[in-house]
Amino acid sequence: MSYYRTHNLGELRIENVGERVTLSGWMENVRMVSANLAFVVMRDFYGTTQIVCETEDMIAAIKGINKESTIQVEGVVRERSSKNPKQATGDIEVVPDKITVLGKCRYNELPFEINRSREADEQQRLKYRYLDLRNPEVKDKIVMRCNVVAALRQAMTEHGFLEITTPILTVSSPEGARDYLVPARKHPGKFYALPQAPQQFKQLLMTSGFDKYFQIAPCFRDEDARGDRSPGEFYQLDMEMAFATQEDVFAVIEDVLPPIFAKFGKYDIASKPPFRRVKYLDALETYGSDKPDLRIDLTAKDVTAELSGCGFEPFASGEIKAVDITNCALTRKQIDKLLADCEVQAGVKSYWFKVDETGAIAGGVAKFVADKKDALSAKLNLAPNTLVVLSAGKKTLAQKAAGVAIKTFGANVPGHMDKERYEFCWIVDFPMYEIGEESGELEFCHNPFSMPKGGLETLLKAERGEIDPLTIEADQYDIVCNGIELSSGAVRNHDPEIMVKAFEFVRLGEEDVKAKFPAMYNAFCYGAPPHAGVAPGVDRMVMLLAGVETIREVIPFPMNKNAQDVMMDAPSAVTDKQLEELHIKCVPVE
RNA sequence: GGCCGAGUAGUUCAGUUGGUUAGAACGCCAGCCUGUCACGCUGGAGGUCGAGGGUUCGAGCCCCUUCUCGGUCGCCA
Repeated sequence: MSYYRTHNLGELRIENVGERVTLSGWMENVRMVSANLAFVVMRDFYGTTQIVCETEDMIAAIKGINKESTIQVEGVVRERSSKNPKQATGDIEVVPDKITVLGKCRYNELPFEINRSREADEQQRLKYRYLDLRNPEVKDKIVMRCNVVAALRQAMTEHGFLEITTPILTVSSPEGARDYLVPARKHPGKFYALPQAPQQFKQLLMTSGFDKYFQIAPCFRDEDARGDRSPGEFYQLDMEMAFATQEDVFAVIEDVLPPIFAKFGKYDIASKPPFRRVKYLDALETYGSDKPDLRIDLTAKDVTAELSGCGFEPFASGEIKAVDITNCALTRKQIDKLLADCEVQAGVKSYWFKVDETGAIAGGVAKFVADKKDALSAKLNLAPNTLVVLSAGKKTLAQKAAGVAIKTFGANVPGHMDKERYEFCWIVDFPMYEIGEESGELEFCHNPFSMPKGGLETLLKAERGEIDPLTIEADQYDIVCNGIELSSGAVRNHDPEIMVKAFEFVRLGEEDVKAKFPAMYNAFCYGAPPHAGVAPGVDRMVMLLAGVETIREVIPFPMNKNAQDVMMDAPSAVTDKQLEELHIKCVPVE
């Protein structure tokens, strides 16, 4: 028994009636019913318990205490004369004879009301995060995160993976996102970097002989925020397996994730293995996105051949994609509103027409396409009451606009989205190379660590001109759930010879590989196992499980959009002495 | 960095065509109330309308500048 309490505030039941108890917690609310009757609600991590004050002494004691102070109450458990079925402890109340303030709340007005903090201004919530977290609805998300992380650890451990921590202070990586840099006091002019991911370390662990590695790994990237991307730092379930193929990685993830999603998620249903696999280029063509939401039954179809000559100017060049949405009862105004939303997200305009009750094409661009109905009906479902959203232009833009339309209309037209479930899919067979937008030359499509399909032989064929380098695929994959990219992963390129050859296609040589990834290159020269891995984002998984819109809801102490911790006031200025020790000189910004 | 939206009481918001003393709810304070549980009732306090400039007889409202926050795009191998 603790000095502070005999019971927590969620556990007293009718069986405890008559017991003398000591309780500690926050004073959540006081209801003064009369001059000599007051109800006090106490709250702690476990729940709430009602205290009833019936004597002048006790009422006087309670009146002098601000809400949200922590108090200790000694008294006797009594059955309530009017029970509250909404409260776990609602059958009983505690009649106190001693009330002690443990931690005084000095303010009688708070920045927001604890139980309604989720309605408050987010900046205020972040500044007073310790008050926000007192709200059970807010706290529960963090509790769930803890439970999910524990379940992931347990599942990975049961699959034979070892959790190994890797350095936080490491070396700046030449590619990828912007690094967070840390000045090295003992090495003037040099910097550590916080890892963007433990990528190289986990591959070095494989080379060291550790067979299965995982880590709930903190990752740091100095890039701007999004709704599903917290700035600065985030966590990944990082894993890597030796002597493994893509199939071995998929098998582990398909075994580990669905039970955890079904158990902890807002929805009970999660994809059963094997997850659907969609080739990267097919995903772009069919779903207009490399992270499709498979809960939506809409797809894009190419209607370039049917409509390019219809006389509508925006359709005259490029490709035309159509999304047919059956049983659409949206009004013209609603359609315009959703298309406006699409335009903002896709960056290009979309067009529409409708098949009315009689089967005639009407509305939007109807006058240009009406006489193409027969041709279109070979590709599209043109049943009465079908809305068709069209996008046109450069292939990638038309695809993207179709993808945005699928997600927007799928979510807003009843009957096209089975929302209450978790739909996983693997996006596979990424191209190894692409033509860079800026350079106009061949570049790595994703990352240079992936093994090209077919290995050295494929690269040699491309070198001899027998195949186009752009057709080379990598053993690289993404895992997507409900339209959110959880992670990418790959079979790694563990062979220095293939690495050098792969780099030659982007006009780099052995010296460049050595310069960019010296440790890994050297290590691989001492005999490396084929290996593969993946790293699903923990924050995004918890976000999906909690069913919340912003990632900040599932991070204990999140930063705001501008990468500031407004509670701790980070980042902050430092003293001249600190700077001097670090050999840093600040110059005023213009 | 671009675009969009927001900023009014401690908090969440309303505020009409530019017109008297800027309102409501919750919270806070005081009083009343013997079974509340979002307790109720009565009363009260509480405002640099984000900041600066402009137009006007008159600006919360219109114009310009700027700051902050959010969303989105760029970015995120």
